[in-house]
Amino acid sequence: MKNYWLMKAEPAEASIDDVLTMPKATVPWTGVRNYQARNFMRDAMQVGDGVLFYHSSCAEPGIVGIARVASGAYTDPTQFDPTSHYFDAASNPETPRWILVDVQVLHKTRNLTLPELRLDPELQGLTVLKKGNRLSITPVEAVHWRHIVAMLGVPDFV
DNA sequence: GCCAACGTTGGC
DNA sequence: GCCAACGTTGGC
Repeated sequence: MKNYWLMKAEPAEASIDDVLTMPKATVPWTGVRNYQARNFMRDAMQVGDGVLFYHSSCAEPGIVGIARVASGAYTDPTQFDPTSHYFDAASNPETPRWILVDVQVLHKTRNLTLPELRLDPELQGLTVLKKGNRLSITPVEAVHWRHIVAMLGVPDFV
C-alpha cells in the first residue's frame, strides 16, 4: 500500500528547477531536523510513494511538481559536517539522529498556489492548509492526491 | 519585518 | 513532569 506526501522545499535552497538539473532529477532530501518529519521518512515512506513538491518561504508558495520517493531512508551526512547549516553537534555517528530519502521529480507542473489550494472545497483537510502547520513533510490522503494530479493533468503513477 | 503557531530546551 | 523562555517556520 503506497502512501502520498507533501514535501516542502525552499526554492532559494533547492527549487524544482535545481532538482531537474541533477542526475535522474533526483535529490537527497537533506536538512530535515524535526522528529515528526524524520519519523515519517523512517517509518512510513516507501520507494514509489507519491510526492507533491511544494515551494515554501517564497513569493508564491504552492505545489510546483510531482515526484516520487526514490530510496529508503539513510543517514543524512550534513549532520556531521561542521561547515553545514544542518550540522548537529549532538548527533553521534554510531547512532545518527537525522536521516533522509532521495526524491525524484517526475513532472514539473504549473504552480498550484496556496490561495488556489485554499479555495478548493475538495481539498479541505489537506494538512498544509491547516493553521499553524509548519511540518516540512506531511501525509496526503489518497483522495486529495488524486484530485491534485487530475487538476495538474499529470498521470497518476502511484 | 511582523507575528502566530509550534517545537525544543533547561531550570526546578 | 511542568512550564517559561527561546528558536524556528512560513505566510503575509
